[in-house]
Amino acid sequence: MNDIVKSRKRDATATKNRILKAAKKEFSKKGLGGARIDEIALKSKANKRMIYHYFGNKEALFLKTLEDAYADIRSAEQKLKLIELDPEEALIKLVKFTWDYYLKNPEFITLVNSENLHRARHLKKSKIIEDISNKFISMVGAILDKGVANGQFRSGIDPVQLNITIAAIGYYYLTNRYTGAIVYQRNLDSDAAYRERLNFNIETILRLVRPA
Amino acid sequence: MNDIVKSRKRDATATKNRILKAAKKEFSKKGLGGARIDEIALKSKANKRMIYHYFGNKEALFLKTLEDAYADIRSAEQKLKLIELDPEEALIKLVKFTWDYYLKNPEFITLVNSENLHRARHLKKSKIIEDISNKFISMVGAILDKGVANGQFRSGIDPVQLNITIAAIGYYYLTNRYTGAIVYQRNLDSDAAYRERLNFNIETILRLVRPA
DNA sequence: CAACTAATTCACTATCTAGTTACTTACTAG
DNA sequence: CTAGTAAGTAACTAGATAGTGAATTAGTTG
Repeated sequence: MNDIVKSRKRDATATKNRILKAAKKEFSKKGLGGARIDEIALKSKANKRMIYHYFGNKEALFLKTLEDAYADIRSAEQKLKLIELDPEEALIKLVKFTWDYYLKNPEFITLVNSENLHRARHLKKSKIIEDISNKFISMVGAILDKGVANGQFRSGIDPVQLNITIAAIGYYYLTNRYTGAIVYQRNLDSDAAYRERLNFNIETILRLVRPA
Repeated sequence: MNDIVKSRKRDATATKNRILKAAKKEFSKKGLGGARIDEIALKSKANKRMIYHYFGNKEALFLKTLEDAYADIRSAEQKLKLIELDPEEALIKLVKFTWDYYLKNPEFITLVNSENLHRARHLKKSKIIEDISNKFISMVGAILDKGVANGQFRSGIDPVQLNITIAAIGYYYLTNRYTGAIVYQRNLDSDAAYRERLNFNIETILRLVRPA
C-alpha cells in the first residue's frame, strides 16, 4: 500500500530544497557570518555532508540562496503586467507590490543586506543575476515614458533613480523598524503603522512624478 | 626630555579608545556574527584580556560601539542649528547633511543594519539612547510647523514619516550600492553618481512638502 | 539478479573562538 | 620609598565550526 510512499526515501531534489529552505532562514536570520552549517543541516533534516555534496561550501550555498531570492521577486514583478495599466495606476501598483513583497518576505531584505555588507562579492560571481535583472530595469522606464506621453508625468525623470527611491522608502522602513521604534519612540510594527507608511510612500512617489 | 612621553605607557583611556575604534571597524565590516574579538585585540594593539576587562563581553562591546555611533550622528545634527534657518533651506540642509554623514561614515549604516538584523536586542537595553534621540525627533517637526506657517509647506505631514523618508532615500542607496550596481547595471559608486543621487533626493523631499 | 550509480550516513579533524586564570609590571598616594 | 591599586600580559580551555574520508544503502539498468 504505502510502499510507494516509503520508497520515496531517497529524493535528491527534495533534499536540496529542504537545505535551501533552511539555508534561507538561517542566513537571513543571522547573516553570512553568524549562520551555522550545522544548524542548516539540523533544520533541513539533511546530513551535513549533503550540503557540501550539493552546494560545495558555505559561501556557494549563500550565493545560491541569494540567487533564488532575486529570481523570486523578479518573477513576481513580471506577473504584475504593469505596462498594460494606466501609468499612474502602474506606479501605485508597483509601490504597493514592493512594499507587500518586502513585508511578506523579510528574508529578502536581510539576505540583500548581508550581501551588501560583503560588497556583493558573491553576487558578482553570479551568472544568472544579470539575465534576471535585465527585463525589470526597462519596466519603470516604459511606464514613465507612457505617463509623459499622456501628460500624467513630468519629463526628465531618471527611471533608475525612481526605481531606487521606490525600493528605498519601503525597504528602509522595514529593515530599520527595530532601531527605528527606539529612535522615534513609536511602534512601527503594527498593521496600522504599515498601512500609514504605505500611504505615505504612494504620496511620495506620486508627488515626485507629477508635472510642475 | 621625553620621559613624559615614554611614561605614557599605561593609559586606560587611550587603550579603551583604541579598542572602540578597532571594534567599530571590525563590527561594521563583518557584522556582529562575523566580527572576531581576536581581530579587535590585534588591530587595537591591546591585549584581548583588556577588552573583557573594560567592556565585559562581545555583545556589550557591540552595544557600546553602537551607542557611540548614534551619539556621534545626533551631536553632529544638533550643530546644524536648523531651526534658525528658513524652513526650506533647513530641509535641504538636513537632506544634504544626512547624505554626507552616511557617505563619510559608512560604519554607521552597517552597524545599524547589523543591529536591526538582531531586532535591536542590544539597543533595547541601552539607557542612553532615548535621551540622545529625544531632542532630534522634535527638530523636523519644528521645521515643518514653521514652513506651514509661512506658506512654504503644506500641512498635515507627519514629521516622523518625513524623517524616515529623508533617511531612507540616502541610506538605501548607500547600503545597497553594491548589489544595486549589479541589478541596475550602472556604476553607483562614483562622485558623479553621488551628486546625481543627492540632487534627486532633494527634489524628492521638496516635492513631498510643497503645497498642492 | 548482479553490477553500477547516486543518495545518505557516520565518525573524524584541524582550526578557530569567546572567554578565563593566574601572573607581572607600572604608577600613585601616604 | 613602600604598599596598594590599576594596567597589562601570557598561556590556556572548553566548546564550536567548516569541511572531509570512507563506508553503507537504496534505486536503476543491462
